[in-house]
Amino acid sequence: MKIGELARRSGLTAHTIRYYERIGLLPYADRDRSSQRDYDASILTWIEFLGRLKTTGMPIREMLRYAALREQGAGTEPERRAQLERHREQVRARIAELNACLLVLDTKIAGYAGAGNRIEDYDAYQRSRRNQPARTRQARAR
Amino acid sequence: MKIGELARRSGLTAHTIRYYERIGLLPYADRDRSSQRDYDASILTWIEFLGRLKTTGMPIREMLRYAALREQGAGTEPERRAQLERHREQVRARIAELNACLLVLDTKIAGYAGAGNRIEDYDAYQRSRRNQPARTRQARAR
DNA sequence: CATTGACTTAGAGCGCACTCGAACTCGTAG
DNA sequence: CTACGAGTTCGAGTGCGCTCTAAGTCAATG
Repeated sequence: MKIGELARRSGLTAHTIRYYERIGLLPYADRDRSSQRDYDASILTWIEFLGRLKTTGMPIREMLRYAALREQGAGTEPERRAQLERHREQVRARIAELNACLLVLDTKIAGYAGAGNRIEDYDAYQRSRRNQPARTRQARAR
Repeated sequence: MKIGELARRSGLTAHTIRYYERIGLLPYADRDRSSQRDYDASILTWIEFLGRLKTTGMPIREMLRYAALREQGAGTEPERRAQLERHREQVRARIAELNACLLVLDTKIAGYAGAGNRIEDYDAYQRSRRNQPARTRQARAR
């Protein structure tokens, strides 16, 4: 598969795929006789996993560490596992932090709901249930 | 209180506080007779709330919208509430997304944990070895 | 009176993660 | 043969959110 198709299938742009290869996040791809990258479908699995790491806030320099260990292959499994475990803890902490903020947000909104009832009555209120934000990326809460 | 103390108490740097004032995230502070900012303790509540918004991923331009409504004061409550409700939905979506990634991470880690379990990383490794001498840093050519 | 240290401003610089432009080469369709 | 579209490289540009520098002012202390 060529870069255009990989772009379509991975959700990255061709520019970003080349950028990732340049910095070492994606392995150097085979070129066909006219120097065009030719990808194996298996790269999609790796790109998808990189996407998870990115979604969970792992900076590129850490992904590079992981990618380098993966390239090295044999013997690096314990270190890769350790890195993922550290990252998992960070993600858990982040979720906890977000949940805490959610409570504050709820309180604040409840405060406005009371004030709104006094001043403006409630008419814009229902909109919050129907008026979902336009699709951003993937899963939706609740 | 002067900017240094506010910095200490808020966790921001004096630089950041001035920056926030410049862009309108913090109200223009009163100056004493030698042009130094003099803060009321109440600003801490606002800074703390801004911190929550930031922690939950609200971009500055949206905080500015909220801050502007707040400056306007009376009558803007329904809009402020609506904005917070939209934001709350995004935070919930983000948490859901992180939780989904957490499952993937758990699975991956479990794969590493099992003795002699190399799963799909092994295949990917074989593939990259088969390819060119994958230069992990800058790829040049020509 | 000199020094210290906290403050002031305008504006430049930085780290991150892309994102895009320019100029070029190929392979194929008409 | 020519045009087109998809690819190639190098390197510059972008948007975000700070972060820092330079040059100067000011009040209090030794």
